[in-house]
Parts: sequence; C-alpha cells; structure tokens
Amino acid sequence: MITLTEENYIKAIYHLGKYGINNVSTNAIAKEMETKASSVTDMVKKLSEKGYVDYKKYQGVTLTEKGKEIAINIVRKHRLWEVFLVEKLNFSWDEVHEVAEQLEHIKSKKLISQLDAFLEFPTHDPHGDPIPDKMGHIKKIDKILLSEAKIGNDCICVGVQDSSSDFLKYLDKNDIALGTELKVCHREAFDNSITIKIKAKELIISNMIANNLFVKVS
Amino acid sequence: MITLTEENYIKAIYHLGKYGINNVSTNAIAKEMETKASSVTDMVKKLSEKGYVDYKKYQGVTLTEKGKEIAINIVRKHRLWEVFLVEKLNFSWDEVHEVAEQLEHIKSKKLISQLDAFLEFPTHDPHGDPIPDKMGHIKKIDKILLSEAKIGNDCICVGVQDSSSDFLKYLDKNDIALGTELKVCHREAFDNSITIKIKAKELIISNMIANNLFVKVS
DNA sequence: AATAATTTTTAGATAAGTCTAAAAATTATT
DNA sequence: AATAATTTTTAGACTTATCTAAAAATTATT
Repeated sequence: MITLTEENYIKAIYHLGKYGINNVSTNAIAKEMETKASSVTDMVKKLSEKGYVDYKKYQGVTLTEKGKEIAINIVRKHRLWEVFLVEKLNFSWDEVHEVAEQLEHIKSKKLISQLDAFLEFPTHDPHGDPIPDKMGHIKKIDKILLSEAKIGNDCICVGVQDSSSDFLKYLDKNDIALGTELKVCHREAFDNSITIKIKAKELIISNMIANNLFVKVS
Repeated sequence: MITLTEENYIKAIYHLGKYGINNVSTNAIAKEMETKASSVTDMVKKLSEKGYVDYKKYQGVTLTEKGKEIAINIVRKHRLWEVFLVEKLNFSWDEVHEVAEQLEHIKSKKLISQLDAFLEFPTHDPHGDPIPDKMGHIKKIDKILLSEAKIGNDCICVGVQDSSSDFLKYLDKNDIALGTELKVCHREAFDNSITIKIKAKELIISNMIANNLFVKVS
C-alpha cells in the first residue's frame, strides 16, 4: 500500500520533472513540499526501496514507470474533481485547488471511472490543463505563453500557468476566461507590458501576467 | 486540528452511544475500530484532553456536545456522499459504504453545502438512514423492525439495520428495495420466520432477515 | 587547484498511533 | 465475602514522518 504522504511526494517529483529536469533535486522537492531537505532524503530512500523512483546519493531522483503511473493517476483524479467542483457544484476556478488536493487521494477505481462518465469525459480541467485518460495518455495542445505571441496575433485563451487565487481573480475581474478571444496590439519595449484587445475593449497587461496565460494563435 | 484517526474514534463512539449506552466501554470501541483496548485507552485520553469526550478511568466515555457535533457532521457527510454515489454515479447500495468512509473526511464546508444543494437536500441515504441537516438536526421516522410487525400488517420498507453487502444483495435478489410495499401473512412459531407477500408473490423470510429490515406500518 | 559556498546526507530526537505483556481495577461466581 | 474471570490501564517498544544540527559531498569562485 501507498501512503498519502508517499503519493504527495510522487506528485511533487512528477510536477518538478515535467519541465525537462530529469534528476529532481532534494532541495527542489523540499521547497515544493514545504519541508526540510533531510525529510526528503528519508522519503526518497523509501520511495526508491518501493520502486517508485530511481535514486543515487547526491544525484537527485527520477520517477520509474511505476512511479509515473501513480503520479498521472493522481493528476487525473485531481483534474476530474476540479471539473466536478466547477461544473456541478458551482465552485469558481480559484476555489477548487485545495479541495481537489484532498479528493485526489480517494481510492476507488469505480468512483473515478463513473465520475469521468458523469462529467462526459472532459479533456481539460477548469484551468485548461489536460486530463490524462484511463490509460494515462495526455493530449498535448500547442499552446504558447501570451508573452511569446507576436504583435497582431489573434489568440484564444486556453490555460493558465499559475493557478493561484490572486492571478485567477485578476483574470475574472478583467473578463478573461478560457475561450476568451483577444488580439495582441502592442508591446512596450521598456517593461514588456502588452496591450491586448478583448472584443472592443483595450487592456494593458504586465509581462508577469502575460507570462502566466497560455493562448493558442488562431 | 482534528486528525482522521480522532474523527474515526469519535464516529465509533457516536454509533455505539446511540443505542442508549451512555458510557461506551473501551472494549466496545476496540471491537468497533478493530484495534486493541490499549490503543483505545491512549486515544480516549487524548480525546478527553481535547474536549471531545468525558472520560473517567474504568468508566467508559461519553461524547461531549463538541464531540457530538463532530460525529453528526461526519455522519452527514457520509450519507450525502452515499446519495451522490447512488443517484449520480450509478453505484448500487451495497457498494457505497467503503468509498463514503473515505469521502466523509474531506474538509470543506462549501463542498458539503453545495453537494447538499446539488442533490436537492435529500433527507435519507440509500439505506434509509436520516441525513442530519446543516444544523445537525436529525428527523426521526417511526419505523419498526419487520420482525416486530403484526400478522396482517401492510408495510412499506424504509430502511435497513445491517448494511453489509451480503444482506443488501439478498434484498436486491428478492426485489426488496426502499419503498417496496409488503404484507405480513404468517409467522412460524418454531423459528420465527415469516411469510410476506410482495405484490402477488409470497416469500418466506428468516427471523434474521426480518430483524434487519425496517418498515413503516401503513 | 585550493578554498568557499551550497547541497545533500547522516545521526539522533520528537510526535502520533499502534502493539504486546503485565499490572490494576471492576464485575461475576461460588 | 473471597476468589475467579474479565475489563481496563500502564509500561515499554515499534513505525511513520518529521525535525535540528553536524558531517560529507558536490559545485562555484577565486
């Protein structure tokens, strides 16, 4: 059996490993998990013994296939629950994360397959992140950061990088949601802020915002 | 903060205390929790320090108001989730318990109040047990055991005492569900088995079955 | 290449929850 | 009312996951 703590470590390693980093460092995990490096070393040894990660002293860890399977399943559960909370229980997209963090650890194959069907097999969660299917396959969409879009591009919002409450509330306030169409009008050389047009309205967006919003160029 | 283990002990004490027993014994809790009496003593001391139970050595425990509140909230969550599983995710009534045991520990007030609304404020779970409302009030219905019904009584099934998979499957097999109407035709003096009539069909039911099925005499 | 800075690991301690075995208290039996 | 049986508690040990502080290894800097 796998414990809740083990699941959380595996999930953290998965998320850190996604960005091209193959040997996830002890310190990175400690930061992500808000714990101490020494605790991470202990846990990493345990995960290694159980076959969830490959680990060599001082070299960081990489998920094994077995570990990756578990991570993807947790991500799948997390994202399906997020869809449920937004679609069925009227949560807003900045409220779902904490609750989904709890729900993702519920163990029942039937629960998840039925939930998936009940939600009509959604492919993306409320933040635009893809939901792995039953087999663990993840559909990648060719999204770019709004900060990388070119002047004149017509775009459609497809996801967020940061899903903190503050960022999502900012988007809500400015009528930016997934599916919103916008045009990149101007980039200010000095601070890389950009002017975008949503419907008729113009809006100036800081580089930091543009760096956390994914779009698809149409 | 209250731990998962503490919640489970409080729930067990609540269920044991319901049947008129005021000072729930260490051994009874140990049996219910499938653990050892010594573990119970340790935990009961902790629950007492935290103000969830009144406890005097060798005298058993009673839930305080604070403890009862927690217990009722867990019961509410458990039963709401059971309704969700049956009504929305097509679980059968013998499959819901295990999963609800996990879901009942999810902490989010909004989740439960929204789930309650989504399910249209159900008053009973799939086994006929009442669902406490937001304030912890529990509506009692005047149900009796089928074994206590008199010959000639017209009854309607309103609940089960035992909700083990075996018992519920037996009921399914014999077309007995909540809401099913039946008439008590005959009681066999020797073994207290009774003959009931459901629609046109007659069925002989052992005393053990009749002792676990709640009915309302109409 | 030697030293400094950083990262990682080890060693030992702590808290939660459990266990076994033995002691103490309660309840039942003669 | 004394003894037997049962229940409950205590004492000490174990596991999981955490921590601090110090040691070891790696990486960066001069």
